[in-house]
Amino acid sequence: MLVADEHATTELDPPALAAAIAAREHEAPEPPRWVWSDTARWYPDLLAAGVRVERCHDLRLVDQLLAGVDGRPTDPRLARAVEPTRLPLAAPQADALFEVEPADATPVVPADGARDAGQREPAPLVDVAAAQRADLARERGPGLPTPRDLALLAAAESAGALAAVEMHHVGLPWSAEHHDALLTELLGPRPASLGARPERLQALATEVEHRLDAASGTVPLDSPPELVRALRRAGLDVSSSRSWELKRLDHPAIEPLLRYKKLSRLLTANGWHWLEQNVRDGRFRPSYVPGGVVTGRWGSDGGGALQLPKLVRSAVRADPGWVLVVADAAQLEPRILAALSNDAAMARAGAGVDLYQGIVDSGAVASREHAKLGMLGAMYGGTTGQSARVLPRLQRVFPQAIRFVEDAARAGERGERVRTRLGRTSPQPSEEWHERQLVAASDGASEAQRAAARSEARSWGRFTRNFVVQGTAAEWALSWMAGVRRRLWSPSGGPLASQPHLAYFLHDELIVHAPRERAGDVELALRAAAADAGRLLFGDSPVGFPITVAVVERYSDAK
DNA sequence: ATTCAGCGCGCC
DNA sequence: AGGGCGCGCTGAAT
Repeated sequence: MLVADEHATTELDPPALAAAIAAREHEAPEPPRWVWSDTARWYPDLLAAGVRVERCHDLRLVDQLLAGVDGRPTDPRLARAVEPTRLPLAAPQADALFEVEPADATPVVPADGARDAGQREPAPLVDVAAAQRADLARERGPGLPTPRDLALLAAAESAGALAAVEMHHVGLPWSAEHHDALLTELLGPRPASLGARPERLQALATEVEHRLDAASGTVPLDSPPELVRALRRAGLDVSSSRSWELKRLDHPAIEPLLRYKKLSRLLTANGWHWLEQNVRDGRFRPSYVPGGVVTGRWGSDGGGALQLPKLVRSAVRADPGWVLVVADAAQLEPRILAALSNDAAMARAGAGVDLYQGIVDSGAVASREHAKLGMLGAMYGGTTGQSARVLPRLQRVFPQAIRFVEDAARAGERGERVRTRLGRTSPQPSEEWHERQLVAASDGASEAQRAAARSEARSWGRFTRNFVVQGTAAEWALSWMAGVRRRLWSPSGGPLASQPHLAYFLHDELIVHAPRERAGDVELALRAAAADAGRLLFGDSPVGFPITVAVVERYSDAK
């Protein structure tokens, strides 16, 4: 293992680090768990050097996690701003979940060529690692996360970080040629001059102007506030230019306007410019940010990896002789809710592959659409429309599940924190939030203050309501992905890109890029890992987590 | 000239 | 007015 702190003069260049890690990566019975400050900082160079790491412990991600659990600030020693340029720490730990005290507790094991560095005073990050180990092992008491669950979450989070770097490294196969053809078909040829409208878009703009009896070039289609004013001048009663609001209007200009907005969106978000910026050598390399969202979901950083419109997915094409194995967890969030709440009736409704259809068959609601709307409303805190109308029926049939989300909402409204299955903890509402709640509850509060505070409390309640479900779904997805990743990799299979590998992740969906003859293995791996994830989170709960799997050449051909 | 909030919409 | 995001654009603020 290798240590260099800010005083050390020995610098491990990426090749030396890669060699040191590669030498120990295939140890039996289990490969080491490398401990380092930041997977995103160190792993790309290793992959570039051809070294694939099986397991790691990401100090920054776990610190972020534990800080949330214990309501303390994150460790400043792990702030990105102070990231040393030299290797901070890479300690192999043999214990699977990082909570077992190793025989040799000192995490300093000099590797060849790094003895000088290793024998120095331990770097601060070694202390961070030791503190984290103790933190993970701490019994927090009833109702609080257990060492087992937090260790599992730390491992899943870290595995996700590895997968994220690997997916960026390998990339999603993307045909720029087909993307361009798609754009040309929908928008017209790419304009020669920057900023000019493609001809199909211009034709729609002209049509809108014509139908509004406006002069050419006078309707500002790309500026929402001005567009609203223009529409109002034309006698249309609109308060915004949102599509769903425009859809309600009966006016000949609306149809081309909506088509314009749709295509304009395609052009600006995923048009030629995006293609040039984000697709190289037949690959789109998603930039994921593990732990980037409070709920534990991943975020993305440039490229919009988590917002790929369905419209452009036909450009995602497997290499010749290869396929995309596209897997999707079926109705993940309601299933998560059923398992979290131990709702036996909902578990029965989910016995088949389609939980929403199961709800219909239970007699709770009349249609699959109602079941879906109602469940989404229950998990998001919807209070109006169709979803609110269906809710009472769901409540009668699935009282335990509905009570679970209601409890989470009430806790949030009181300013309490809530937790996911593995212990990720929601943030505390701001000081100001608490302050306004207190003021509103006092005698001198105005009616307006009370109403505002009530609304704010409800809003936070909707957040905590959703947090438990979305956050636990994220945990399931991480566990799933980690299991798939572990099953796919073979040390004898050559470089990552030459064997079946994860290529894309989207909250409850995975794409594996694989040689066609391996598609069967991959499907088995995906299904086995999904079953494992359910057991890891919920033990012997009757709730299943079926996935749909499609073996396709184009992403758009899945489901 | 640059930064920022709000809008609108893409994904789950 | 239902939760979580990212991103490009606009127009106002700096």
